[in-house]
This record gives sequence, structure tokens and C-alpha cells, in this order.
Amino acid sequence: MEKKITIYTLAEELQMTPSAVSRAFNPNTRLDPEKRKRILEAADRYGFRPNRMASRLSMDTVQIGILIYGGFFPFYQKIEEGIRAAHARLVDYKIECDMRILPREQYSREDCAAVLQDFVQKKYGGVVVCGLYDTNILKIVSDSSSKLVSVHYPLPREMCLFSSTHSFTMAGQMAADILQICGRKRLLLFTGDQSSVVHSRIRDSFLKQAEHCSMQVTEICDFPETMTDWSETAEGFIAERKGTFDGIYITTGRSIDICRAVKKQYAPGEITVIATDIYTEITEYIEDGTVSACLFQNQYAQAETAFEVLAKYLIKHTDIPEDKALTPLYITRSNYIEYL
Amino acid sequence: MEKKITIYTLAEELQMTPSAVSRAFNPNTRLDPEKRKRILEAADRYGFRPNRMASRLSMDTVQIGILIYGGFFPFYQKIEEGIRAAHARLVDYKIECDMRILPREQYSREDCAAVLQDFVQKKYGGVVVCGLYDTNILKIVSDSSSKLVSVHYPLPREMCLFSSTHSFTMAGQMAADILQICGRKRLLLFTGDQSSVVHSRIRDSFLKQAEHCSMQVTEICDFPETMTDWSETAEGFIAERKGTFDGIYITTGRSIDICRAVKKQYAPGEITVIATDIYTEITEYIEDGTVSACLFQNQYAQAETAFEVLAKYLIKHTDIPEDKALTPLYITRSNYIEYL
DNA sequence: CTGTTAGCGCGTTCAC
DNA sequence: GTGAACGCGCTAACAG
Repeated sequence: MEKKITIYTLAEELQMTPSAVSRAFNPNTRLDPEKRKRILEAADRYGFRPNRMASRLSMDTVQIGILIYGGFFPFYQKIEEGIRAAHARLVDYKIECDMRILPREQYSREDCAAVLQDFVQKKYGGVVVCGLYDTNILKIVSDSSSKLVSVHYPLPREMCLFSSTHSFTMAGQMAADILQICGRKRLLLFTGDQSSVVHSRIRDSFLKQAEHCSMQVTEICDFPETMTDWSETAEGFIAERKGTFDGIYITTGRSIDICRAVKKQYAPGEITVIATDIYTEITEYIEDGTVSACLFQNQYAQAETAFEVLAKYLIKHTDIPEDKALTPLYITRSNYIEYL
Repeated sequence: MEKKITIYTLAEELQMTPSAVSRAFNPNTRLDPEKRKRILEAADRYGFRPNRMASRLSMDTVQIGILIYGGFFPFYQKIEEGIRAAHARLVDYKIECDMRILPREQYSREDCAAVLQDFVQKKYGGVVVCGLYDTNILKIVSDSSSKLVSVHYPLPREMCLFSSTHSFTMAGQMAADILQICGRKRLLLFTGDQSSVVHSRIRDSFLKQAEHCSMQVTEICDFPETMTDWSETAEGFIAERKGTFDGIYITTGRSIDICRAVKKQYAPGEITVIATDIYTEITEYIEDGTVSACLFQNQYAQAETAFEVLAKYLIKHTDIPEDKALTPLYITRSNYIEYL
């Protein structure tokens, strides 16, 4: 039965005081470099690491503000759940979270700005935002001492501590992979606003992997976001091109209109459709075979990662974090239920 | 600025003592039921929960023993990593782990028994086993006061606290899904020992989902585990049946011999092969298109889950856990690198 | 059944 | 630059 080793026992061993040992592990404290070195070496030999719980116990609570500016309910609900899960795991480290969910129907961007002002003024250690891309507003946070983290959408590094998104290049590649596995050769790409980083990165990796797999992307189609109902347009678009393609990849979240159009004109399995994300409305098309598979961004995991990494950074368990790019998941008829 | 609420402030509020409040949250302690009720109610009103860190701080360290009886290195390496990751997240709760890895080439089952004896005799709170299925040996643990948890292979509930495996039924269904998406109709199933729960459950769900998707499983083939090299047998087997099938699902981990046989006789994409798990040797066949996709069991996550859930149970953060059945992941050329 | 008190392992004042 | 002492929030041991 080896004796339990703490800063006290270590100090005794080294003929130093507990506070010296304590300080050795905190780079911001003043301590004779020579002493520090000896202590860290000894700690290493004993395999000793300070208990972060006991340490947090005597330190201040860390506050993190969450702003979700939500458009699509199932989407931001996942975000919320992910944050709550991460918070629950970390709450014992004295980490508090102040979650504000503003549905877009009811709140303006000015309301968002007010929330961020509030966070900053309360001197929260960190702020997580999702669904708000206006850099003028986000500056409220990035110009303050609060650390900014973006979920779902990548922000430039100089504005934020890091972003937690899915991997866009991986998504494009994986879509191409599966279309090739299905033996498809001539593909259509339905995408969102191509000027956005997100969609252009997905497009590029999709095109590249398609070529690598000897497939042709015959056309790229981005309907304007402002159009409220794509159904008719999509229907005409697809009808005109019937026979010139055998696979479709839809990167936009608004896939339903396109699915409907496909279903009208094709039997299940006649062409292969790969969509993005899962939500109640799309499961119908997965079930009936209109959509063969979805690439799921896992917003839950993105939010969870964002909160966890930010919190650990704030309590100094990690250095400055990298951007996080989560690998999306393939979803088919059998497993969508796990992620809905 | 609301005052921070602790067992002391709560006690004051209720005209009771801190220890009464403390006891109220531990069901095993003696306390006037009436008092307990009042305290719990008040706590609920204030949204107060005892800080589990501070609580653990004054309690004994929990010891967990890990026994990995390993056959295939990449496999048990993942298990080890998963355990270590979970342990790292929980170490602050004063949870220690004693990991013993016994490669099968060097150690007998008697050696395993000795390790388990050691764990039990040291009164470890819990024991995680992987790769050892002999119930006579496992009884050493399940008859003791240490809680037994099985990773990768399901043990009967009366023997263990819970098992952490992948979902067998999900695996079978997902394999069928993807074969259908690829437009396949007549399938071969290569499986392991069908008398084992694992393989029979996968088989059953595969057959069921295949039928649901209007596909035929023309033959089920389980080569004896004792055979050291399946290559020739597999080659003959496949040659004889050429033209009678267009898809293969391999549930056994030893897929390489079958892949080799397929590669010799088919061009990439001529038939669709779905394999199980990923490891260095199989990536070659994924790259060249012999294998279209793998269903990955994620041993890392299984081990991580096992350790985490067991630890949280032992420190009373959770009630008696359910068996864990993780959804396997689809792997293709682009994303295998993430899980290797 | 209940109250008191001494730690659990560490960071942080504040004197020195 | 360095050490002593207090406190973080809670439980255990003991005395009542």
C-alpha cells in the first residue's frame, strides 16, 4: 500500500513547502526556476499530477454564456442538448452556464447584440454562439476579454478562440464515396450559397473525390436562399435533365423540396440521392427509399465539443484549442433513429 | 448577485445542521424521514445539488481493475485507449485503474484467473474484462463483492453489472441497408460461430432486414474458427457460386482471407462487399474497391463507455446501469482514417 | 437518530 | 521570492 501522494508529501520529500509545489504547476506564478524544475521532475518520477477538483474547489466559478439564434427548431434543440450534456459533465468543476435561446421568428439581431453585451458586461469567461454570423455583432465579444467560440459555422481564428463544426471536406468526400459504391457515374449537386465558405468547401471536396472515383458531376445547382418553396423549380429542373444523371448530392439543409421532386419522377432506387442531416420530415423519404443515405452533421456533438473544450481551456486544463472539425456520420434507414 | 448556496447555507435556512443536509442526499444514511423530505424539498426549490467533487474529496479512492485478454493487437490497443481516455476524465473523482493486458500468445487462462483473484482480493470496487468468456473463471469476480463489467461480448445480466458491446441487431440491419442501396439482390453471409449469441443475433437481423428490403440471402457460410487460413477454402467457395450472388456481408473479424479471394475473382464494384471493423490490413481492400464499406464496432467507445458507466455507478452518480449497445458506424474510403 | 469537528487536496492571500 | 494559514464544499468519525 503506497502512501497517497499529494503536494504535502511531495514537499516533504523535497524539503520544500506545499505552496512551492503548488506553484510549480502554475506557470503564471513566481518561483525559482531551479526549484520548479526539481519539483516537476520529482512529480514526474512519482507520476503525480495535482488533483484538478481540489484545485478548482478553492477557485472562482467560471461563467460561460450561450447564445443560440435559432431558425429551425430540431436543429437548435440538438445544440441545446449538447451544451447541457457537456455542462452536466463539468458542473463539478464550478462551471456555470447561462443559456439564451432566441428563436428567429421572435427576436431580432439587435436582441442578440443585447444578450452579448450582457454576457460581456458580466465578464463571463467565455461565450458560445450558434446561428449568428454577423461579425459586427460578434465583435462585441471578440473585442472583450471573454473568449468567443462558434458552433456549426466556422469563424476566422482572429475573431474567436476556435470553431466547432463538422468537417466540410469530409462531408463532400463521403458523399462521393457512397455514390460510387452505388455504382453511380453522373451526378448532380444541389448546394446552398456557394459564396459561403461552408458550401464552397463541401463542393470542392465533392468534385475532387468524384473525379478521383471516375464520376462526373454534370451540374451544380444552387437555388437562391430567398426562394420560399423550391418544389416547382426543383421539379422542372430535374425533369429537364432526366436521363442525364443517376445520382444526387444535396448539401443544403432544405432538402425536402428536392426529395419531393425526385419522388414524383423516379421509382425508389432508380437514382441514388444523398441528403444532409436528419429530421422528422426527411425520415419519410429515407423510409420509402427516395433518399438512400444522409450525411449527418451531429449538431449535438458539435455543441458538446464546443462547450467542453472551451470550459477546459478556461480552467486551464488545455492550451489554446484547435478548430474542431467533426467527421459526419452516414445514416440509413436502420440507424437514423439513433440520431433523431 | 445571489449568495452561493451550500449545505451550510441550506442548513441555516432550515434551522438544521450541515450534516443533516449532507445526509439527506445519501440514501444509505440514517435520518428522520420527515427531515430528509423537508431538506430535499428545499434543495429542489433552490435548485441545489451537492458538489460531487467536494464530496468525493473526502471519500475513499475507488479502484477499478481492467483485464484485457488480447488476441489481436490493434483490437485490444483500442480497448486500452478507450479505458485510458475514460479514466483521464474521471481521475479527479479519485478513481484509480489497474490495467493488466495479457496477450494470448504469452498467457494462459490460468494467468487470467490469477489476475482476477488479485483484483478481488484487493477488494477493487469494479472489474472490467475483455476477451475472456469463460464463465467459470469470471465467477471469481461475479461471486465477489466487486462489480463485473464485460466489454465487446455480452455476458448474462446475472453474472455482471452490465455489458458494453456494439448493437448486433443494428449491425445486421445496417449491412442489409447498404447492400440494398447498392442495388444488390442476392447475398452471401460469411459469419463466425453461429452458436454464439453475437453471430446469431447479427445473422438474424441481417436476414430479417434483407427480406424487408426484398433481397435474398442465398447462403450462410461459417468456416470453422480452428482453420488457420481460409484463403483457399474461400476461393473455392466463391468460385463455385460465381454468378449466383452480387453482394457479401462478412461479420467475422477475420475478413482478409475472404477479401483476397474476392479480389482475385472480381473487378472492383462488380459485387458489393461489406466487412466488419477496420484495421491496417483491410484498408488496402477499401482503397482498391474490393470492400465497399465496413461496419465499425468502435471498440474504443465500447471500452470508454464501460469504464465511465462503471465508475459513475461506483461513486453513486448513477443507478444500476442498463446494458450498453453502441450503434456501429459506416466506414468508407474517406473516413476510415478517423477511426483507425 | 443527531450535532461537532477534523480532514479531503489544493490555491491563494498575506506577511516575511 | 517564499512560507503559514485559511477556505473551497462536503463526508466521516465520534460523541451525544
